[in-house]
Amino acid sequence: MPELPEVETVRRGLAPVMEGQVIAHADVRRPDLRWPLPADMAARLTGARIDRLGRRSKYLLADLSTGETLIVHLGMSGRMLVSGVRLGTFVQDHPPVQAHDHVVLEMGDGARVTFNDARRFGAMDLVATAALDAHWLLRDIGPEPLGNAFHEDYLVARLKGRRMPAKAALLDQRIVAGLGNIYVCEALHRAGIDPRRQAGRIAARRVAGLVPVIRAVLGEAIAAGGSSLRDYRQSDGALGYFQHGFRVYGREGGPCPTPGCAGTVRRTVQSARSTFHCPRCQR
DNA sequence: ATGTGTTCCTGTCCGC
DNA sequence: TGCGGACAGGAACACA
Repeated sequence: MPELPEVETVRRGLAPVMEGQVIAHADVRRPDLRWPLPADMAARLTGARIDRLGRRSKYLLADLSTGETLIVHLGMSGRMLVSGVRLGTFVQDHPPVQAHDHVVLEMGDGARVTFNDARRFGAMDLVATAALDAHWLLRDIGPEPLGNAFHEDYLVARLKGRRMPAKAALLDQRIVAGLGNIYVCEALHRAGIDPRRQAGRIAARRVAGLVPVIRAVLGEAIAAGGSSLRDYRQSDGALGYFQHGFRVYGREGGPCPTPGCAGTVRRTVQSARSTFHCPRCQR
């Protein structure tokens, strides 16, 4: 899936199309994604104005004038495709409905946002905005990595005594929100920490060092418009650039990019997922 | 409580 | 060109 930077990029692309618009028509083309969709979702969306498009972790959150919030998770392969946008006097066409177009939102101005998700690991739900934080998908999620609640003392405290590998700890959304396989690999490489090392056995100084590194990796990726792999595209269809910024992810056998390090990037498997790291400079 | 492995689903790519 | 298997950005769930 898109990780936090990709979701934020999608949010920024969608906001001008969706914010302030009324959903003139909602078409829910199947009853479920990863979980069942609310049976009356189309009816509850139709006629609602989107007041604000926000993000929490990897979730897009559309606050509606009806007092509800539409929660959207892109899973591994979810995309939000935009069409029918007016560019001066030119109006972009709507493409024909394609495979895996599951939810279609027609905006009052003629623009269309289509949720397409081949693997269907994505999710949507509608919940009262006042109860959003208590929603089961959101309530246990840890602090935003770019927010003030994520700081050195917090991370040191959360990793203390943990026997799980550093990789697994950073992937745990309860500890810190929004990181996925790619950015965990990148952050651990920049911090010089072996992904297999037990989280509770990393010196506090080095754990603290992860905080600015995580912020930097995510910040750079957002600034570059996210990365773009396989299914993922920015909302406007353009490719993200951060994929060119990966230092270890997907670079098995390549030279370690750390200055002065003569190591070679290795791929290992942790809990059935690929990990990329340099055994020479990550300890 | 904590940690690990499995599972959901489809598409793509690589080797033969 | 076809076919089988590995693999893909997530994360809930079952189980030790």
